[in-house]
Order: sequence, then structure tokens, then C-alpha cells
Amino acid sequence: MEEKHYMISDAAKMVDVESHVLRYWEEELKIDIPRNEMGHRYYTDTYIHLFKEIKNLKEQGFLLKAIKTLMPGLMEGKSFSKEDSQTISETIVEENALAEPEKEKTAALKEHETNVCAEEKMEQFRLILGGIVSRAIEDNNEVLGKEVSSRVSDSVIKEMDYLLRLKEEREEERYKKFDEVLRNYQKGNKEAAAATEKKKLFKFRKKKK
DNA sequence: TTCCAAGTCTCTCATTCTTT
DNA sequence: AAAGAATGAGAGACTTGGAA
Repeated sequence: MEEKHYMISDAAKMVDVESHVLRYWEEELKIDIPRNEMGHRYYTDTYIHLFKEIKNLKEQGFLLKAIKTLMPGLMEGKSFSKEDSQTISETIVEENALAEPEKEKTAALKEHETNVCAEEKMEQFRLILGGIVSRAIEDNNEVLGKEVSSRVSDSVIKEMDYLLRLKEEREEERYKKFDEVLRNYQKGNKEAAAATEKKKLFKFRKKKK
């Protein structure tokens, strides 16, 4: 059966974005959209699905930069089924540490705990700082107040810098993990297909004999 | 304040479709 | 067939929000 072709306006409606957004994503993510004899883009169901995946990732807070790094994975799996999409979504959910309680402790959950720990640490830090500043004000010692404030500022900046660096490192790690999961999943599919094919061939040969 | 990412808007031109 | 509307392309300026 021939694959259906959609114009950009139809595709935009299906993906639920404006047509210029599709053009923008195409350019930014280096997606090679086929053209008809008029030079107009046409989108197949595969591309519609791909753009839906991209939109899905965008909604989960992924930047185009991050999505771009996942493009090889997304492109390899051109015929994503509903289950695939589910798998991807689940992976993202896990990676975002939204795992349900009954699920075993995943790396994402551990990561979440680290985040919580960092937040608690930050909260404690804030309380301590609050105490220091309050005391300084109570003492009404302007000089001391200034000194404390400057020390506190330095500490806050250092602490925030450290936490931000940690966060960035974790995010990068998360993107890598997600990409790896995608690749493994697709590899698994390919291997399963190859095994089925091999089995069929074996049966056929056996029958022939 | 400046820079950057991610859109968003506007303009012009080309092609196709519809109406008269 | 001609005119006008609709649709699409491409380019560049503009906006917005966040980070440095």
C-alpha cells in the first residue's frame, strides 16, 4: 500500500503546531523532509509521528539541543508504534524521577533522591544563613552585618554554583542514558526480527528437505 | 547589560485552485 | 482564459525569557 502524503498545513494540524514551527524544527534538527515535484514539503505518517515525538519531548522540557542529540535514535526508529512511543515516554518519566512507588529503585529514582538531598541541604543552609543574618541585625552592628553579609553572599554563590554544576552534569548524564535506552531498544527489535527471519529460513529449508 | 535559544511575524514571490 | 484567493517557500527582523 502507498504511504499517504500530507502537506505542511495538514501535518501542522496533526502535530498541533504552526506550520512555521515544523519548518523551524526541520531546520534546527536537520530533518530531511522530502519534496514533491513542486518543491513543496510532504510528510508521511512516519514524519508526523516523528514530529509528534519531538513535540512530546519538548513538552517534557527537553530543549531542541537535547532533542537534536536524540535524533539519530528517533530517526532510526522511523516506524514508531504506539508501544514505542509509550516506551520512550516511560523512559523519560523514569529519567525525570517520576517513578511509581511499586517500581524497583531505578537509577532515575536514585537521582531524584540526590536532588531531594540537595534541596534539603539547601534548605538547611538557608536556615543557618537566616539565623546568622538575624543575629547580625539584632546586634545592630553595622560593620559586623556587612562582613557577615559579604561572607554569606560568597557562600551562597559558591553553593549555588556547585549545585548548578551538579544539576548540569546530571542532565547531561540523563540525556546520554535516554539515548542509550533508545538504541538498546531498537537494537533489541532488530535482533528479534533477525531471529524470526532465521527461524523462518530454517523451517523452510527443513520443509524442502 | 549582553548574549543566546527558541520561536514568531512579516514580506515577497511562485504555484495551484476556484470562480466568473 | 483571466482574475483573485489560497497555500507554500524562503529570508530576515523582531520578541521573549533565561543565563552569564
